[in-house]
Amino acid sequence: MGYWLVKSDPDSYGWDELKRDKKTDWDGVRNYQARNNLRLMKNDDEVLFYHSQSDKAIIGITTVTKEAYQDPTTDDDRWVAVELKYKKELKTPVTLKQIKCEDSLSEVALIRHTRLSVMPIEEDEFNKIVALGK
DNA sequence: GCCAACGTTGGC
DNA sequence: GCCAACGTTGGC
Repeated sequence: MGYWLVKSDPDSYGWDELKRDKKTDWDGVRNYQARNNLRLMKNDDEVLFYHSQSDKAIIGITTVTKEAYQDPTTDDDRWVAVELKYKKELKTPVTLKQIKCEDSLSEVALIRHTRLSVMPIEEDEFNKIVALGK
């Protein structure tokens, strides 16, 4: 089982839309490193959903329901999408500030690679964040 | 709104 | 293949 974190700007597609849609194509990624991570996602992997910009908080959990396929928003075969399904909303969002304050979370890519939009996350980091969200 | 970080493009 | 210029992302 893999664990991931994806970022979203709530102004373009946020958690509320995902809740409404139940599942969505995670497409439009145009960064090689992020794309490589998308390709490594497996069905049933758990994916934390982070809001950048105004919120700056991890707001919920999704699961992978379809592994990497051609990004439907382009004909360019370099880019892929995955399908993510709404799983669970955190009771309280875990803010970037909280994450920065946690010693055990000081290595997460969210902090170390600010601009990466799809990143792997360690199992114990994942569990820690979910615990903070209770 | 500003700016740092960093990815991409294009000239050489 | 290097590097300057430029564009974008995202935190503050």
